[in-house]
Amino acid sequence: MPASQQVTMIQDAVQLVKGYPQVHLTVDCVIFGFDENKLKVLLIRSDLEMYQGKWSLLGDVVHENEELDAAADRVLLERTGMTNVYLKQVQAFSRVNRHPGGRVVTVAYCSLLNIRDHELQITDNELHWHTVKTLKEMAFDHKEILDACYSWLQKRIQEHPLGFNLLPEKFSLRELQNLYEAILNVELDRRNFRKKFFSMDFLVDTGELETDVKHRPGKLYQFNFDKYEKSKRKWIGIDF
Amino acid sequence: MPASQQVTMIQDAVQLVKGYPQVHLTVDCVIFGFDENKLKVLLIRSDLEMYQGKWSLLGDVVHENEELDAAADRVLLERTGMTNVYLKQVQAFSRVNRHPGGRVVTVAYCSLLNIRDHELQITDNELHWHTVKTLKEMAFDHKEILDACYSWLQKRIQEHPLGFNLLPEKFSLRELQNLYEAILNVELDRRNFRKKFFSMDFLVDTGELETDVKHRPGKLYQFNFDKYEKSKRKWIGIDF
DNA sequence: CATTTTTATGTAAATAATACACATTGTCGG
DNA sequence: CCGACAATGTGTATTATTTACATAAAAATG
Repeated sequence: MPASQQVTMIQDAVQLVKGYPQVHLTVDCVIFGFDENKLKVLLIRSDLEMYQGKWSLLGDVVHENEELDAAADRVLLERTGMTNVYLKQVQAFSRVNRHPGGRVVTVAYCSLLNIRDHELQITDNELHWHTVKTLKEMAFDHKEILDACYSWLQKRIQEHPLGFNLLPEKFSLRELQNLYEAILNVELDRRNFRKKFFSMDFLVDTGELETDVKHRPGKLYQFNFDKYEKSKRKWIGIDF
Repeated sequence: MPASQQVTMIQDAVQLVKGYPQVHLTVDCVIFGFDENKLKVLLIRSDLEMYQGKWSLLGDVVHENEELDAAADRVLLERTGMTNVYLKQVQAFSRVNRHPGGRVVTVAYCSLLNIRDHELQITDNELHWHTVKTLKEMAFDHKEILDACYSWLQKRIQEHPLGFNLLPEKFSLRELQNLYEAILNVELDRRNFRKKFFSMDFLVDTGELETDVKHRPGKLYQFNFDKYEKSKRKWIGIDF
């Protein structure tokens, strides 16, 4: 195909797209943490006077030549100074009046990080951790987004080893169980829980013990992500 | 709060949003069907000269005051004349150069419909069913989107009763098994498959038998969606 | 009416989930 | 130092689920 024809085609495409309507696009990050045996979420005060006093997810507009994943990464970096944080797209929210300033479509991302190992440096807009369970009202449709991400997390944590992102690198089985119990909002049998995780065979005994605990310390384990990746099985099982 | 102050706040919000960059937003529908024991997908010829000859998903721009779900519904209606079709948001795709005409972010929807009961009326742009398995190149990043939706379907069909949307209202167990085998790309034991579905207890024996089949006809069943909705259990089981 | 094809059902073995009990190891207070 | 306490760590019997496999019954075909 001659280059001139190709140029024409691109021009045609550009012309076509120019006629499309446009919307404002943002990302919102639901950043979960785990502390004091409770699931936490990182929020700021809304900067909109309209929502004064209300808490808001960490979000920002998507830049002109930026992918959604990159935008979410950027929000995380700008707000927490952190990089290499677990981050996954969850869902787009598009209610027409979800933003009082006009049509803004947002894509929600779910993120998990370990509160202990990542002390917050930046605390603009009263950035801090909130207990998910007791959160009521929020700015915009952010409660709805949070709920969706929480449901996503509850489902995801049962099928994938992402809960470990919320714990220190080395953790006791009690901590792990507390995490699952808090997120799934259930009580689990300690013995069966241990059996389950040991049978998966992805936990590595570090040889170390808990410290600063005022009873018999438990062993500390690490999750072997490499081994998990290698032995990821394609399980077929119909169940609903 | 006085009304005047509220107006000011909205004006502020509007002013703020006006400063945001904008993008073109579309939806793309991956419409699956099942026929001749193969998973099919509904495609059209791309209307972009650039992708001449390539197949494209059914998509359209999101209108100014339209939610994403509504846009996807509209695309489905306009292209197939059908309404009340299973439709779920899957994922947003935002590669900066995914569209040759400029920045276009798209949200993919996955849709399931029964080919037999819904003869295509509109066949603009060579709209017709393609076998998923043998599809190679497609326009834009549509192959990537299709693959994502196919993976989504494979996972979803094991956990939720959505496969029935691809079958006639009344179906034989053999048809149901063929569906699962085709989508999951596995062979399943017929006896265990039946046992599994009967033990779930959502299949209703219609008392009718298959017709137009040149061997012993099988019983026809219906899926009891109501009963399923009522007894949806919250299962807790960690497994990865 | 015998042959073929497919539906339909049952059962034993292996595996996984659940319920439950006791010994062990450290902390703490006297 | 020692006993009470609290949490860790392990084992086993029961039940439910999954897997593997074989044979009978019903309709279609010639």
